[in-house]
Amino acid sequence: MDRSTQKHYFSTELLSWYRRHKRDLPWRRSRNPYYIWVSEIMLQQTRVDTVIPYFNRFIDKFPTVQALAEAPEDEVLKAWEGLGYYSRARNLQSAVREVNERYGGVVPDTKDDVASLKGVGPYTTGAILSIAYNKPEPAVDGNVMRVLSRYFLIEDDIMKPKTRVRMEALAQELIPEGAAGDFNQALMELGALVCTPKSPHCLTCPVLAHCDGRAAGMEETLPVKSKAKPPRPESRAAVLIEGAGRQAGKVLIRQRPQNGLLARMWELPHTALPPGARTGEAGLPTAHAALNAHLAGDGIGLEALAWVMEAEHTFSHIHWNMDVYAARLDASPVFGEAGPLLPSHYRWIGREDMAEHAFPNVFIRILNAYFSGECASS
DNA sequence: AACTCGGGGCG
DNA sequence: CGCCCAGAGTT
Repeated sequence: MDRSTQKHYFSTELLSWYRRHKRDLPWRRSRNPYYIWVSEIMLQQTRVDTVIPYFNRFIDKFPTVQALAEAPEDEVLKAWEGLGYYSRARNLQSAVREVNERYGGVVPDTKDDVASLKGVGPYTTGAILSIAYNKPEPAVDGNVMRVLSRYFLIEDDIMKPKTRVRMEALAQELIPEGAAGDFNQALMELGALVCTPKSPHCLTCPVLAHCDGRAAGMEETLPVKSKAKPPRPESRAAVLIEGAGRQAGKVLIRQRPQNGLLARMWELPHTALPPGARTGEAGLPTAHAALNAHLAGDGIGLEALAWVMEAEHTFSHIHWNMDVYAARLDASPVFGEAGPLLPSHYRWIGREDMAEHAFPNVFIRILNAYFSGECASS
């Protein structure tokens, strides 16, 4: 079959299918560019079902560009808690503030202006322009590359940037006149519901008839994707520092630095252990030494440790294997009237104070276990 | 081009 | 438990 006929068939059938089968999603109930923008940032590397409750809460809390621009950063980060890739939240608010000042709160509608916004790359630029403004720009994510690589039997490695550029050219050609928003969403909807990564549902696919990948029996092996490096393992020791006196029942947490891993999130104090260090009770002396060395710079020393639990956490590039201990402060800190004088990024909290601090999931798990008494401690 | 940045769902 | 992600920024 002629390639241009194959393309035209794909565009018209897919668009028609989408208009009959599209899901009712919160950000599809209007064409509010701010809603589209927020949803697209949340959807980066994140599933629809995960995003929905976050999106609803976020829009409820920050209903407009102006509201988000004027919100305290802490509240934005707390609203993002558990979603991951927290720089998305910081970049979003930074870009929203720019839109509020430079464009009077109106999300811009030109490629250069949208693409220059922090946290908005090639995919999100195309998504905003097409979905919010119906401009004929491609929005190519991993989902779209999977669909196109199968239908057109493209064997380029989708991990290579060059492949995304080729896919963008193809995706733009395919956009039907005046239907950019619906077509781009149709492409992603097909990838999410039918042309799935594993065991695609070809028998219900609206474009099965001219799918080259399926015809070649390659629907399971496409797209070609080079393997990512496995995450490097890290042994770490974390400590629940238990308050005494007026801090009784509370534990000590601290806020992470402005940049880097889990930027500005709150956490239990923890530090890396030598590779291959012993774990659990057996690792207690090593952990005690490592934690005291790590905390000495902040004027904190620990009395004897008690082992509490293990906790694991996997990032894309690091795997934390964490031993959690409990301890009390020794007498080394300088005592002020309110107790030990601690650096300003430390804070004593009880269970009820967790609501005011944004934690990575691994620390939420530990703190919940601790405060609910599910784990033994001193 | 390689590395940095979370977390959950699924077969 | 390995693999999959509705990517973008930095170096």
